[in-house]
Amino acid sequence: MRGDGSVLTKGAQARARIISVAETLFNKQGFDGASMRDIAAAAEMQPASVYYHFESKEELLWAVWEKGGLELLDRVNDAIAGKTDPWQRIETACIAHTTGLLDWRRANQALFVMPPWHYPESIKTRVISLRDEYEKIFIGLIDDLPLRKGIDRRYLRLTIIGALSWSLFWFKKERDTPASIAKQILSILRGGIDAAV
Amino acid sequence: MRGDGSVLTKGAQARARIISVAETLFNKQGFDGASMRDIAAAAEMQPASVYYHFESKEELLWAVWEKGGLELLDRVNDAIAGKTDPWQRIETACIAHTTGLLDWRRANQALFVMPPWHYPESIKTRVISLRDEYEKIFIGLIDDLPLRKGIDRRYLRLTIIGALSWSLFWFKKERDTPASIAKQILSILRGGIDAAV
DNA sequence: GTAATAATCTAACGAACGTTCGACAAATTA
DNA sequence: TAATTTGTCGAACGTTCGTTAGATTATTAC
Repeated sequence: MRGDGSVLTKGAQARARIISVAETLFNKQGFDGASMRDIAAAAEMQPASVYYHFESKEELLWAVWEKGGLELLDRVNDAIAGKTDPWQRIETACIAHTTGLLDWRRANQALFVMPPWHYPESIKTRVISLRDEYEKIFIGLIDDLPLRKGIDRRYLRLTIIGALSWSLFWFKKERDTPASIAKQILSILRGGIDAAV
Repeated sequence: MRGDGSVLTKGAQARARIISVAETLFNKQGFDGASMRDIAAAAEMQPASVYYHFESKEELLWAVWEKGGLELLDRVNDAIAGKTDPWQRIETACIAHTTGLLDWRRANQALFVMPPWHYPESIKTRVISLRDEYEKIFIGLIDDLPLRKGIDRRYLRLTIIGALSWSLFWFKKERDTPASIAKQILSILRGGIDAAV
């Protein structure tokens, strides 16, 4: 705690503000579409000042990515913290995942979810390791599920995460809610779809 | 047919060559990352010559998109043409879809699948209408399936396409094949996963 | 109060970008 | 063969980009 009552230094505040506006602009206009000048203007400073806090545009991208990833990680972990029933745990996690993507921090949608195909190796590895850590949650949750014989747990995980995350591309807030999407998808998966089975 | 035995005019050949190299470069480096100079060099011509065939970079993008979309459309339609059993039809279509994305025209992966969030309205509407036409195939196939009571066919379609398409982000050709991915995912969905159901 | 450090500023550099212009060559048509 | 269209070219225009250098102001430490 500082003398004026604030908890962050001026520098840390500026850093957070830059990450926040960059988050918004990267998502709205894409990484290439959002210039450092745009970001600086939105953060109400000069372009050069941004470089006092981040040494390059790519490092700023990573900061945005990391913030979004850790937030989603926390969100899902918090959601399942109290539950014990395996099916309830996975449903809660799915709802948190979908809500986090669709509602909560819209800015991180494309960034956290999309693979950084066109970005430099240094960032790619960091993003992938963050994603891996995130997927570990689901690996654990799915391990605890009592499944039909013959179900490949890896395919199941990829199916769940894929189906949920794909909602990024068709979600319309007038029609669906993140929670209902997660519930419906999980229910389809859980019970199967074939009338004859 | 022309005098020299070729079936295309010189212009049409050049156009096709440009689309082909642009397809590759857009996918490898992204739309912004691939410059008109890169594309022209790969097509073995001067940048200015590209503008004789396409009036802008965005129109070239659309041409790439359209080619990939129509090819995938044809691929899926051809695959289901002979089949009559509803489950066999959807499985065949899923395999064709996944194979088309993962194997066949790698260049169109991100382009056809990803929403053109950051692209101008004129292109966005054309891409969306192409995607809609493609999804109509799956709407028809799913309408014909004998499903358990209470299954929402729209959610089911989005789940199937989402789970399959998400494989773009984790597919490793050393480990999976497009056909096995499609089969496994469909089998999970068909029978359900809960041991108790 | 004074020195040191942290943060922001103005100004600009060099490179890359999409695109255009006008001349020139190749192919087609009459 | 002459006229016309089709396709390609070299050269450049104007703009925007990420980034940097150096001066200047605010904040902190002694």
